[in-house]
Amino acid sequence: MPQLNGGGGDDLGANDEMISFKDEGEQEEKISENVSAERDLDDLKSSLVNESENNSSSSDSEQAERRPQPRPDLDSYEKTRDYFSEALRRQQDGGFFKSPHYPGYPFLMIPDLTNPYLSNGALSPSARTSNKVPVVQHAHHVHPLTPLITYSNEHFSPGTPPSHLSPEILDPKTGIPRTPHPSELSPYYPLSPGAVGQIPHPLGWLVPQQGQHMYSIPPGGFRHPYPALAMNASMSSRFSPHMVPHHPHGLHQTGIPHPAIVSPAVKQEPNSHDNMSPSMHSKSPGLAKKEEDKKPHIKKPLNAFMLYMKEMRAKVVAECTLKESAAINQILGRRWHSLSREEQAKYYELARKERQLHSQLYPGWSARDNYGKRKKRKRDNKPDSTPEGKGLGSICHSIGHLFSI
DNA sequence: CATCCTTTGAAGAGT
DNA sequence: ACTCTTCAAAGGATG
Repeated sequence: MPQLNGGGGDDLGANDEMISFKDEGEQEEKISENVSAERDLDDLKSSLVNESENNSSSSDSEQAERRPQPRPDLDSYEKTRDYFSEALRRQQDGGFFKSPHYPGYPFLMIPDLTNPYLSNGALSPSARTSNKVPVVQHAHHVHPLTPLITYSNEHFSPGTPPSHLSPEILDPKTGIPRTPHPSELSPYYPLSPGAVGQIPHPLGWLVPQQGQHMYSIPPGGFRHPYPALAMNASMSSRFSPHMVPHHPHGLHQTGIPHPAIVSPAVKQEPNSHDNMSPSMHSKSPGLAKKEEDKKPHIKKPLNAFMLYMKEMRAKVVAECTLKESAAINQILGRRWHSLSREEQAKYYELARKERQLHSQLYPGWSARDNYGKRKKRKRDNKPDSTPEGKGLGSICHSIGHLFSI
């Protein structure tokens, strides 16, 4: 069941969030920073090489550090780097996680004044309805158009130990030790009804002054109206009117269309009038089908790893001078595992925001809507695809020469 | 030109 | 309840 009613229980929370890949070696910390790119990449390289023999990534606990400093020649990367990346970086620099009150769960929620979308919290008290959260209001760095979501700190209180601190489990696929995620995360996002209209997109696309978008925007932008913001009944009933700006053209309140919307001009035929939420279609088959074709393609919200990839890809590409996404993704996958819990937490958090916002924007949307939209790719289990062809071996080979170690 | 590759995670579908 | 499948991004490779 699609999340929608955050109200109920487990809204968008990923029950699987916060995976702990690095058991005990966690604290090896990054502050020491600059575990240089070479080190990092070297680790990656070696792990890639070793992967086939042992997935248990024990070595992962070693490298913990991700980011080498940006190289001067990364201007192109800098250029394309979106606001999201910047925000994340600032979080780190700003010590967002530096002093976790809650050791096991240093988690997010601690607003950072420098973070454009974690700060500025300020939902009016009235907007905060039942949902707890002492929201910190930050006067500065508050973009007028990006007020904040309220989060609950409750769950991060020392009184509620994160479940992921429990014994780890092995990922069946990778053999990498994992720890269950706190399922109680979900309720953290009690968006008060009135707050919905104020939801800032957690990511860059929403920040006009940056001119960067989290998602690639089709040429011509998202001019097409999309269902959710066209104010369907469910929204208007849930949101207080004054909080819900009307955007006749389907733009976000900032005037920036949500990136999840793919303009029909791009993916599907253009449409002229309103769209109902997918679940509202109950017309004759033929008609429904046509309507379906007309509907703009609403993409799935990005998950934590996708967000991470989006941010880091350019970096990896720059470092590796490698462009092949498959290879890049492998590297990123390894890096992802090498991230500390705190670092991953940031992305899980962003992903959750993303999902939440997505569900607010497209109340009727379901992942099912996109099923079959792509060509079925049937790669039967990849297990045997290792040695030959484009297996890990070739990947390693392809990136091997890039790491001069 | 369309699809594959490759990754993780979320969610729907199927058993 | 559990497992399997699909789709999110991305860009070179491939048929």
